[in-house]
Amino acid sequence: MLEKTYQPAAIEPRVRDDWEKADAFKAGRPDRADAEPFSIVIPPPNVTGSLHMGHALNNTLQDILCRFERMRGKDVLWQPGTDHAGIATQMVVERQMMERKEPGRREIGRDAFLEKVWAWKAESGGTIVNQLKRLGASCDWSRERFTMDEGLSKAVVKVFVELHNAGLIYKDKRLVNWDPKFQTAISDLEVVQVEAKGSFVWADGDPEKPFDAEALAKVLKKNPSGHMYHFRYPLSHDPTRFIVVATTRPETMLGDSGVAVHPEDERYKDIVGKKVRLPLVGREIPIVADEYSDPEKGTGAVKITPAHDFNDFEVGKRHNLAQINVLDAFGTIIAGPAAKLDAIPENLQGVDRFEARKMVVSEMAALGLLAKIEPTTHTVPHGDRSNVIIEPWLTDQWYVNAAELAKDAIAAIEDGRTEFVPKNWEKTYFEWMRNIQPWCISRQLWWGHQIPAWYGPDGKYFVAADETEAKALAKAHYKKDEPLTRDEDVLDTWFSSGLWAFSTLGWPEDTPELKRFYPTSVLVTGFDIIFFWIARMMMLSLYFKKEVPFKDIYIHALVRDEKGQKMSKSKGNVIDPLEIIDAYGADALRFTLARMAAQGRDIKLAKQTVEGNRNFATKLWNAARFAEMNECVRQHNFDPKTVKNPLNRWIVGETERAAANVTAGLEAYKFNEASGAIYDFVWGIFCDWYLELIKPILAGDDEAAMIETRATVAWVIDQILKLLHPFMPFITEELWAHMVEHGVARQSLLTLSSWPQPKGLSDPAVDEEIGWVIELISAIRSVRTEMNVPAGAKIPLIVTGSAPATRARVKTHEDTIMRLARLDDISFAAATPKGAALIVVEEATYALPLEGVIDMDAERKRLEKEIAKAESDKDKAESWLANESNVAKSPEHVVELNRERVTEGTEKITRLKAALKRIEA
RNA sequence: GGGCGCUUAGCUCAGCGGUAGAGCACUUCCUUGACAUGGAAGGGGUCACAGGUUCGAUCCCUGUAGCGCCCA
Repeated sequence: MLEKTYQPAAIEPRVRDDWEKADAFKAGRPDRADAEPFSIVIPPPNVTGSLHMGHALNNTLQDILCRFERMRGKDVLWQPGTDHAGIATQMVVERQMMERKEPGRREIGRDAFLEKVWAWKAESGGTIVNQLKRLGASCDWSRERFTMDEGLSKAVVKVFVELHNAGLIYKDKRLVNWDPKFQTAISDLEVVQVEAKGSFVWADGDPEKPFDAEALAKVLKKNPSGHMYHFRYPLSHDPTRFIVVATTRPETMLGDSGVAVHPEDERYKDIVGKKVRLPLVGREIPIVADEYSDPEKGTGAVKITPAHDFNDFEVGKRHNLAQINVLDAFGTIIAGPAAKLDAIPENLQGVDRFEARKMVVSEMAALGLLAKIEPTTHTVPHGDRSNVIIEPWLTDQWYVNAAELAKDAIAAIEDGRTEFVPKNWEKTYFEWMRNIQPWCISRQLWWGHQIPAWYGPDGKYFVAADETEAKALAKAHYKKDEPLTRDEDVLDTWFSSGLWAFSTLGWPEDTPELKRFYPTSVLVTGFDIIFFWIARMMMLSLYFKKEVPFKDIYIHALVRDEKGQKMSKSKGNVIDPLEIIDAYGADALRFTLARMAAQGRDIKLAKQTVEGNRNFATKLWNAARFAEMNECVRQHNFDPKTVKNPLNRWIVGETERAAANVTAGLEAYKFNEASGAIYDFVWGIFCDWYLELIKPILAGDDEAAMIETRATVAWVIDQILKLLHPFMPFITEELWAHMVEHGVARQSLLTLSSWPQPKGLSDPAVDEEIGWVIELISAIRSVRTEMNVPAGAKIPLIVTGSAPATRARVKTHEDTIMRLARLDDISFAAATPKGAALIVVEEATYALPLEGVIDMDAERKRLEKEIAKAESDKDKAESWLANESNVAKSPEHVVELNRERVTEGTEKITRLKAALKRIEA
């Protein structure tokens, strides 16, 4: 016997254990050798990560698809794994070392440090995998991969070498986003723009208000950004004349190598080609004409610092301006010989960038060259992990020619080899792909795939699969053995995750898995990694496999809190999926996410909603309990097509309709429709009506009907468990096992059973018949409440004006109607009795004699209201029909519908009016 | 500035050419033998606004307003 309430915490581990023991999720099961393959690669969570709501949604949707297709008989591979997350992991381990007061990574050296990272991974790297298991993810865990695995690393090296040899990977000196905290380059996508707005106002010229360096320092201590500083640069040929430039980063002026004005700007026409003398530094720099400077903005003149600004870099290139680097890797002003060469004032050398900012401003003010300071709103780039201000910095890095690889990746979406669902995301993809920049793939980290490039004594590099090959190349070049040193840098983590769709399947080996499961069926992910990951997988897969990595890309929403705010630790509005699982069960969480996963809208999640879906699980649990109490057990030869009783015939048809809706929803990635269909069926049809309608049969003495009904209930519950399994795997698997404790044994676990197939079970005549039963019961219940009949009171029903068919129906369903409408008798009469409440359903009138009880005034009002409603409906249909063009141009079924509304409405009004008349008589 | 999306019952959201739906909340009643994590019956919406297309628009088109996200 089932417990009275459903206890997810008690059953989930047990069910998970059953799946594991049966190897249920293993791809390539021998019994499915001839089955169609279905494959998904998991978006690899960061190995340092733990499950958040985004993962919960992402993996729930993948799991729904995998379980659905597995039950449809396919050979399913859901490929799991994690990525090594260069910066994040290195950060975690370094923090741990610091907490343990161990020597830092630079002190212990690269090899010792990497050993520590691997040790950390062995101990803590499995966290998220275990959390995914708690969610119920049906991955083939035996195939779990890690981007730093030997095989995947081999793939990385091969890709690097081949792309290099094809000229698609090269070394270049460009500006990168430099993270001074981690001392590495990061990608554009790892930079977040944070708005800064200052508050300090000052202008030269008011003797009452001298420049107050301390006040500025106080403001800048809170936020170093947010101000526009206007500097006067004296012209070389006439030091009494100045050109005023504005900047938000004063300290970069040390690296200025030009001033740009717009070529059309009349104010500056005479000085283009002349020079200014850079204050503090003394360097002479040219004034150039370039359209980059906006005459409308500020003074129309801009200082150009090619080594410290992306726009300036381009301007500098056009005018051949010097690239003067004034910062080191830590974001401090350079010192030593290089500083001397660039004439950096001594007092600024070695000073932190923000300290230097204040000093430069003060010194310019002291020289009378500071025109004004005004607060401004501008965005400042921050590292998404370090959270420090990023510096555009000039370095040597490795790049991928992404523009070239993007060509086919764009074409593959254009020609539909891969399709986005919903389709509009392809616009975002195209937008980025068509403007793609060279992809900087080197990172100044230790944790990651070390770049397979070796340098000779003269700095020439050799790219090869390993050191032996590199040595051979070097020997061929130098004509003798030369010592080589390997490039210290590692590759961007996304470089290896870009290979994920095929490297996890064994590439570069030509494995059976690769043949069978590539290209994968669908990628399920959030829009936030379209650029990071999807684009890169498309490019690299197409180049190396000559085939798209996946046929569909399903882009799902973001999970937000109940107010629509993005969940974040700093806001403190994070809902932890594991807490939700503890409180309501994994099934409730999954079902909630699925029901809210409508295409194109974010999910606002509230605990209350999860609670509602937990209640749904309880509802199902209790329906099963009811079945068990009534000995509704699975019958061997049960055929839903042969059931006789109208209620049973009706429910098998309804079941099939629900199955069709769930199937159609899942096939179209409409998770909300699929889950909504099964929810409505289970609660709204099966529990609310069918189980109630059959109670008289189960309690009655018609043995044959009882046997058939019990078997039908068992069959419908089996169908429900199947249809619900992809969404709520635990409770359904548990009930699947439990429901046969007294019946015919199962052939397999539910998760490996077969998906319901249509058999043509629905019958419009029986649907109409049961529809009538439901309508009649509902109508009687309504009147009872409105007439304040006590819920427990049983009253008689008298039927008048009924057609023979209706009388037959009343007889057939007498017990049911009496029970659900709480009647003690049903009789037929020629005329309705006095003092009764009257109900009109189709051609017949049903009287509830309530003499003495009934409030005639209330009854009159009730009938009048009903008449008014019926008349308004009829009038609408009539006036619609009166319009000739409506009738002429509308489809036949719409015209017919309105005609029916008129005839049925007319009849109903006649009967209701007759009822009213009786009361008044 | 460019792009994408949203605006439907008090709240959260479905629907998307043929007389508006769900869950939650609310009101009234019910511990009847699956379930009070429940049952029954209700109240509540000029589907943001303005034009247009159409026999017919919450749904399609255009514009306006407000909100959100992404990219510069």
